[in-house]
Amino acid sequence: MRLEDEIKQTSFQSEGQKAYLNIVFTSGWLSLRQAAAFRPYGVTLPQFNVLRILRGQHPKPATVALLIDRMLDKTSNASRIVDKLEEKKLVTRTVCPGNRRAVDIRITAAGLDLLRQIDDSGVLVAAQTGMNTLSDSEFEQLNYLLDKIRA
Amino acid sequence: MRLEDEIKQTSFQSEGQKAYLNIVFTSGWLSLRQAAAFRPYGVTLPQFNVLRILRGQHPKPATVALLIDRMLDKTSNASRIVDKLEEKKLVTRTVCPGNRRAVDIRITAAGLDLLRQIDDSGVLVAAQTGMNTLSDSEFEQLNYLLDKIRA
DNA sequence: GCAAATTTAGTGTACATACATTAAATGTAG
DNA sequence: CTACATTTAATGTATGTACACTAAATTTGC
Repeated sequence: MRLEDEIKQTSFQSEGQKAYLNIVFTSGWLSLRQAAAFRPYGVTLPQFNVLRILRGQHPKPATVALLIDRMLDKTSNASRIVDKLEEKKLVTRTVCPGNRRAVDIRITAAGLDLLRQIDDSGVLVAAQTGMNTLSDSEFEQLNYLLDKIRA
Repeated sequence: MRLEDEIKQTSFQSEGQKAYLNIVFTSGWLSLRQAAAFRPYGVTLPQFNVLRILRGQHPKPATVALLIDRMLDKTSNASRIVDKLEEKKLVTRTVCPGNRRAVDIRITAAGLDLLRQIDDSGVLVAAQTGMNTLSDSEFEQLNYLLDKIRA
């Protein structure tokens, strides 16, 4: 759907201004769909993303610093997302023996199980409705343009 | 900067998956810069956006429903954003005489003044660093692709 | 070996987001 | 005209985001 119709604005200062609004709006649009997909599984999108990073490390532990490094949203509070996952017994936290400032975070069997369930459900694929409307070369073009904005 | 380097991930399931991450990441990247620009003026980005909508209506009032309709983030809580603006005396709220369920929201002289200051400062232009790295035709292409995702 | 700097995680506070619920005013059907 | 439905805004609660600050462990320079 055209941005103009989504936000009922008919004129923009420039194509760049319109593109800015379009990026932010589309990001929100996609995130809403993703979040809705995870809700039945009792985890939020940031929580899911942290779990995925931990699965990628498994069976090695991750530190908070590593999570931040890998996360999309660098300024989000990784500690508090790990808090929620720990409450749900999806991860464990232990002081790192080699460096007692750091904390070893590991995904539990229950965490791995939950991710497997989500993978099997096809929920992720469905959540990415919209991410199959472009051809591969269009996606490449989109990635090129977005990278260029952040040059 | 390439997404791969930003989030230290070297492989992606598909170009579509990578594009999804790229949209969300770029949106956050842009929003951070915008928010930093407004901070000296004591308003947040959502507050600024509401003020702009109110200026567009001025001297007619807007209702909460109208704000939601025009806002990028439809699910955000317009009432509470208006709360903050009212505390800062940048807007007024009065019960709509014609429909006592609705509330007339108007930007104050102080609100208009603040927007003028922000306009004059060039902060907005500076905040859109990155939104001048593409040509107009590239921006058009980007808008086309984003609209197509939400088809 | 010790003092100062740095690294690492966690906490506090303000704001925003997501979604369910409430409550009042208005509209509508009989 | 009354009962029920709808509209409109606000509120409650949980979560996340942004950024400053704290506190502990470690590293570095002398």
